[in-house]
Amino acid sequence: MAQKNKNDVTKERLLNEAEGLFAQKGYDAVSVREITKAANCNLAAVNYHFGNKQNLYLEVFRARWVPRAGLLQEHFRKSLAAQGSPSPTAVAKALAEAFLVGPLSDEERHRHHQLIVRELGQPTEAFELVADQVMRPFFKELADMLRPVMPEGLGEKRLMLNILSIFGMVLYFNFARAAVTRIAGYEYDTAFKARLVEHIVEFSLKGLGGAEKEEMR
Amino acid sequence: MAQKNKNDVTKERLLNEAEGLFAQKGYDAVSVREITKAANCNLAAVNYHFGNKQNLYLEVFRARWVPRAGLLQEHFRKSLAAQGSPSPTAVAKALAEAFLVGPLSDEERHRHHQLIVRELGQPTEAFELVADQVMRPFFKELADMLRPVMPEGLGEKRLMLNILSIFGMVLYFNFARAAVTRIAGYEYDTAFKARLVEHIVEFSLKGLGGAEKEEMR
DNA sequence: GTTTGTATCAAACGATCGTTTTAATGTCAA
DNA sequence: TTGACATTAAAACGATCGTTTGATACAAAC
Repeated sequence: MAQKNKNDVTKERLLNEAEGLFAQKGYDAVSVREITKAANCNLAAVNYHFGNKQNLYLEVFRARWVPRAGLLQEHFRKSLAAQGSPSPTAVAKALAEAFLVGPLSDEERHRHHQLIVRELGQPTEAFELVADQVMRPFFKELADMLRPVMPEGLGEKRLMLNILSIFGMVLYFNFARAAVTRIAGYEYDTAFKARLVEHIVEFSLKGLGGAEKEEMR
Repeated sequence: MAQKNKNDVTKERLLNEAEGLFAQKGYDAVSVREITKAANCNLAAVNYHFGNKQNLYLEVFRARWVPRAGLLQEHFRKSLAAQGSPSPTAVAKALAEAFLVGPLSDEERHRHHQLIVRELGQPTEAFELVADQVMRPFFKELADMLRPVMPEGLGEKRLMLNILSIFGMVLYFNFARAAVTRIAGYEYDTAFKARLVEHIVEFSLKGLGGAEKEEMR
């Protein structure tokens, strides 16, 4: 058991450092030597614990990304339940708040979104993992939640487009943080994040068709 | 002069192939050997014509990306002028149409957005180039255009957030094309792009505050 | 016809890549 | 104490990286 413990320490440090570096630089720009150096362990540790570099990358998603996505969904559900009925406004607000403020630290949230945006632009095996275990189930949950409270004319395709769009906004403002602050001259502080949540909710409401019905509720 | 001509042929092939590969795989995942092989020329050609790999990357932006962005802006301006007054609806529609359908081929548009999204997430010298020569001037132009026709209460910061958001949507649906089609099961065909333009316009109108005033015009 | 400058080529440079090997640890069960 | 097993360590593997070199081809200038 003491063995397992030591094992886990090195393995977890590797996962942590690997995730940070993969998120920051992308898979190809990070070397195994860089990861093991950051994790303060031997070069061969990656191949010993994970087989090879690619499997370490996948394990980052299995052991870090997916559980964290679970945390975010949990936060969203609780936040939504506290607001009462799942109106389009309430859903948009709970989503934006969970993913832009939510339970994660700034650094963790940045990691989270950097990793997934890289996969969106260039899907690998990790994307299939995330799509199966996180995205498709969660999107279905959201669609089931919104369908009854949306305008009648809105088809399934438009509904999915709207859900995808909210995530697009969230991803964009997290991922492109460095660029947005440089272009617009904003500080990415608490006040800005609050403004951003408000903005995304407002921006999404028209698409969700709930603006007229819900915003005065 | 005949020399210059031969020179240009190789140089341009290098720029074309380099752009495609950088867009598809990212800077670090593409080797100089890969580029020169695709361009059907000698390995040393990159260093001869561009000095080094990084400068070839920058030249891709200088010689390809920036001019293409000019094309897009031109298309946008003409399309907007044809619609008459620059109402929020007209601006959103012209923007979405220019960047999602517009004058570019599907492949060219994909390249264009892949390159810039990589820079948004991890800005390099190329981002400064694009920010100075393309983004800041164009965003200013849009802000000046929209300011008079927006609701009075809307401040400069909200105005910029809305402009940034429209581009976020456009970038997202171009960049994450592969992922969106896998998740939502869409074909990325002409019909889908038309639906996407409509969707983005609709989605943006609430943010632009022009929905109530303009959509029946 | 010789010189000059441009472009391309094969070949090689040292550095770094992911991975493997082999030996040296430390820990627990027998 | 001994043997089995899990983990770490140093060193080396071949492959590939970006870049440089020196030779060659060829058109224009003198």
